[in-house]
Amino acid sequence: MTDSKTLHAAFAGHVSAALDALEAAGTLPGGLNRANVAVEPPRDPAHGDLATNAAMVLAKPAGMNPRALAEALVGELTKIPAVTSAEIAGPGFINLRLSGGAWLEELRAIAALGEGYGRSSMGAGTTVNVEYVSANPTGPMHMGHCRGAVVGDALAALLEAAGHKVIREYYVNDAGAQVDVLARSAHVRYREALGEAVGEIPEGLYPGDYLIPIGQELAKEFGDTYAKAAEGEWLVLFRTRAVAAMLVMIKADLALLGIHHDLFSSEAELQAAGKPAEAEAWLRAHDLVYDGHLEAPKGKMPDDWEPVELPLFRSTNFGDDQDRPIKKSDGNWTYFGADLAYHYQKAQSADALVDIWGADHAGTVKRIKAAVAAMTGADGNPTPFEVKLVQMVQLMKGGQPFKMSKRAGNFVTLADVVEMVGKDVVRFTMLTRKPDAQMDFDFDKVVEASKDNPVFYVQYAHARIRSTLRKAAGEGMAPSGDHLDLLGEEELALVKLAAQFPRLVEAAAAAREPHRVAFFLYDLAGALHGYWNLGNDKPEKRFIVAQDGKLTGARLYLASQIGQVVRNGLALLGVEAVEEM
RNA sequence: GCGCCCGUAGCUCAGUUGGAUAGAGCACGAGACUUCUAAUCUUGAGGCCGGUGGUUCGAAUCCACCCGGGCGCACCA
Repeated sequence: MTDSKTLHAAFAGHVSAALDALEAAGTLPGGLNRANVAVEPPRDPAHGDLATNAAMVLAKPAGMNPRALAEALVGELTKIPAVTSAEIAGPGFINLRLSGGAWLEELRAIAALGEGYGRSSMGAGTTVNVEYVSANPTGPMHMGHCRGAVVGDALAALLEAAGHKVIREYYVNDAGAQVDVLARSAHVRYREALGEAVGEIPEGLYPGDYLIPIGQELAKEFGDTYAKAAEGEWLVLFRTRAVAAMLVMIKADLALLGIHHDLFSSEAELQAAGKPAEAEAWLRAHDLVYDGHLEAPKGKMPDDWEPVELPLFRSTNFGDDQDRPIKKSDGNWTYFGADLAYHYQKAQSADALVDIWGADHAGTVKRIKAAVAAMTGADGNPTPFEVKLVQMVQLMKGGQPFKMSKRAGNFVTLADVVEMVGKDVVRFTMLTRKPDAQMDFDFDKVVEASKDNPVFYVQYAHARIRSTLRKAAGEGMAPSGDHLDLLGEEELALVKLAAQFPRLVEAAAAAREPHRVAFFLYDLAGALHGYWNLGNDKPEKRFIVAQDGKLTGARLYLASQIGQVVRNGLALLGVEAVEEM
């Protein structure tokens, strides 16, 4: 076995090599699809250390009896030095037991790889563009944005760890009607700053206090030049200033969560550069856009609805329910019209695209997937594109649903929540749940019960390890890999769990499911706490055994590597690995 | 009416992409602090995996239909 190769990677290779050998010997037909062959720990540890389903998966296409194939495979697998036994179980599982030494080597691999343990070359350096947050630049971040922000950020880190290049992108919707509303709202605050009694903020404008400083800055810069001027004289100027100010605010909010994007793309700039028009021309040339009549709405029917002719994209060709307009009747681009050009642009600099959206936009997934498939697939090789929906977060206060509205100004800002409970709690809470299920976020509960929060459980495991290492150092003892053979079954159980980390990272990245990392860390922390408490009753089970320097050195080595894995996992989630609590 | 998501212990949720006897936390019962940090651990009880069919060696997982909850269904964003 090579020195710093992880056990997980090594055994995937071993099984593959064993199958090669069977093919070479003519036992197994060549060219079988091995994609479903798995090598993983069995759910019940009593079955062994590793199990493979290879015989069951391949038996049918090979036209063989699973049992017979398993026998042949066992013959190959027992040749591997680290394997102490290989047994056929159930319908054709092969259960492998590994020597303790093989697992102890994994500890050395962790030590050798350090922060790199868990990183993988699976992505082969291909570039993935992850677009997330993309909140409208009309106010501060609120809790409704939070889940997508955290999930997107963790996913970006995960993909990077799995060997992809990652572009973290934020699409700034600075071209629609909502930013005109923002500009008008800023104008009211501007007049207010000049001393005018503006009273209540008019219906339909953003009433939030966060625009007051914008008004003051505008007043300072422009005096009363635009106080009485017609809207046409100041709208673009105020819009530009207000959007810029909102982005500063949003970036600051995101920074509180430790989120930093690589790229902010402006919808207005995209339009100014003529990208949607280029896209339309191309689509028309390929008969994917035509002038046609929009179908009547399927849900509640507005009173003033009337059929109009608009340029429509043939999204029904790609599975959508109806064709979608790319321009409005006033000649402006629809959101979709700009968005398809935007996605085409993203696809130029990435091998794959991932969008993180809120579930309230689920209705538009089909059309944008259709657009990407159409525009990037002309050569028969469409850019892989996934939209990951994060379901709604129901905000609760005192057990009651809490409605937010930016219009009404009664939203809960992300900054407030982070200040209340901390970045790590917010991030971990959002990540200990698969994103496609709805969740409640109850402030009272999160604040008052924060000690029960799983994030502290994981952080505590790390803090315990670090404090033990500090104490040992104070007594002149250090981790040592010289006598790892002194470690017993209880220690090996810990190693076996930690050794799952590399394949977990790959699986989570492939599935785009960062929450798996959070649950793994919770399990690992539980195992560490359980092991630790053995030492409550039996001092000889503690990490530090004063009379036995060799054993202590080995256990400290174990502790140190477990700590490394916890740290690496927390880093993926953007949660701090604390030194003490 | 249509589309997407969800339904697993009393509650909040996992379940390694179809694997072996379905698991955690909270709450409830019983225990462990003179400690390397008890923000911890050990242990008990708790299940029609929403329902019914189907696919196969094998289903909580895939398919169909139903039931229940959420989101969406304008040229908004």
